Amino acid sequence: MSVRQALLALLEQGPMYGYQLRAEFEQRTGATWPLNVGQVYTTLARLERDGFVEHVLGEGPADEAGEDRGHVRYRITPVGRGEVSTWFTTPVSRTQPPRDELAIKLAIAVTLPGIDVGGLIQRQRTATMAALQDYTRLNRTGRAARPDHAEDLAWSLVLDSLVFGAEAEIRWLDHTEARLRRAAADGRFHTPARPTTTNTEQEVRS
Amino acid sequence: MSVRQALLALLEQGPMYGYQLRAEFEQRTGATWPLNVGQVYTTLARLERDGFVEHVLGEGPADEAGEDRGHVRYRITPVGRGEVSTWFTTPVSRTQPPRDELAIKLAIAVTLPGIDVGGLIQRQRTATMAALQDYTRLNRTGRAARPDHAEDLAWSLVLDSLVFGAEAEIRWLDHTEARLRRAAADGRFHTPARPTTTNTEQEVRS
DNA sequence: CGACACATGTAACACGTTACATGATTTG
DNA sequence: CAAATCATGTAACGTGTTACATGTGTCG
Repeated sequence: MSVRQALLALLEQGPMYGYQLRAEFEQRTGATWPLNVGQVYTTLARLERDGFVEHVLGEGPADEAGEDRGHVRYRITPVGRGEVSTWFTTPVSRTQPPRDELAIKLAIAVTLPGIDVGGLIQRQRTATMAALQDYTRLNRTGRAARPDHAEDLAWSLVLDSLVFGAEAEIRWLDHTEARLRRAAADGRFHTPARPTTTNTEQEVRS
Repeated sequence: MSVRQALLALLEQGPMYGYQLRAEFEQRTGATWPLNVGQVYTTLARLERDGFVEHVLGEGPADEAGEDRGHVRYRITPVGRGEVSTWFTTPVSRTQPPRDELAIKLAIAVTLPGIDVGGLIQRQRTATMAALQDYTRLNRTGRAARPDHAEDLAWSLVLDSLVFGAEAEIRWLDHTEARLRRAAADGRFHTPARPTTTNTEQEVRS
């Protein structure tokens, strides 16, 4: 739903056409989340289907416009404005966060026999630290470095968000590694968990 | 792709049927990411379509099984094993992370006029801190508190991941708030928080 | 017996994503 | 002029998700 809401919110600036929308989106979010042009159009079609936007062809007076000759602009409707308003008013639900692939992967890895969890963590940490360095360099050298326009500030904030997220991930990996070492030192979880009988019976095989 | 890969990986423990798979998944990931049973079957059908699993009806000897009479079990294929292996070997790409709805929302909010960014941040922080407290309480009182089984350890690790993520989010919100205040104090951009905008022309000073 | 959980699916739809077709405009 | 970019879409597919149909077993 992110792209959908984002494009709709951008239309509060005024009617825009497809390529404009993609440019506006990428100015704010940077190269991290590239947006295929085709997706802009499919999303606009769905927004129109739901009554949040309407398209306006060319222009009437033909002299006032000057900027968007022949372009198909999309304009937000009052219903769409309400949707945007609730989007900005309602906090992102942390009660049911999006599935974290890394957390799932590790959670399953520690319950399967024969998985090199240590290596997994190590590889992941290397990859995440590399990404972190990329973010830091971008934040130091790019247009986000010293934002003069609001769009650059936005891009810089997104970069910060990625940095904070990557740092948290690394901390979690370290923390997990330590916990696993302690558990191994305690001699726990050595027995490979054979398929355990879900919720009915407990069967121990060796 | 998370659910798909996770279910496939779980089948390395041995052939299982639908409900079992859901139970195994939820034992490891807890109540955070509930899994609709229907999705298990759709996912299994797609895994079979791609040659990663095959279903086995009932059982041959009819005496060895005992556990799964009449159940439709799914067994991972060699191809599926390869898929799981690469999943565990390849780190999760941080080069193109999943879209962060909160980051996108804030990035757009700071570029639109008339958005109460301060309130947005405040509401989000409240919501995230509430979720954080829930996680902490779960980690202190639930089965994840002192894990004896590997599944409980997994669930505890997932909880840690959520905690680390929520903490990072709060830090980012504070950081963002501070940056916006500084920018507003410098008279840059349009004033975000207060609607008392009496400023005329702003000069950019760094 | 009736309610409820178990168990297996199917149908339909959501958004995200890419590949492709098509034309207009710009530019080297 | 040729190539590239702009611009607008459409078609097709992916996973995720839910609602529903259907039947079996179990338990108060």
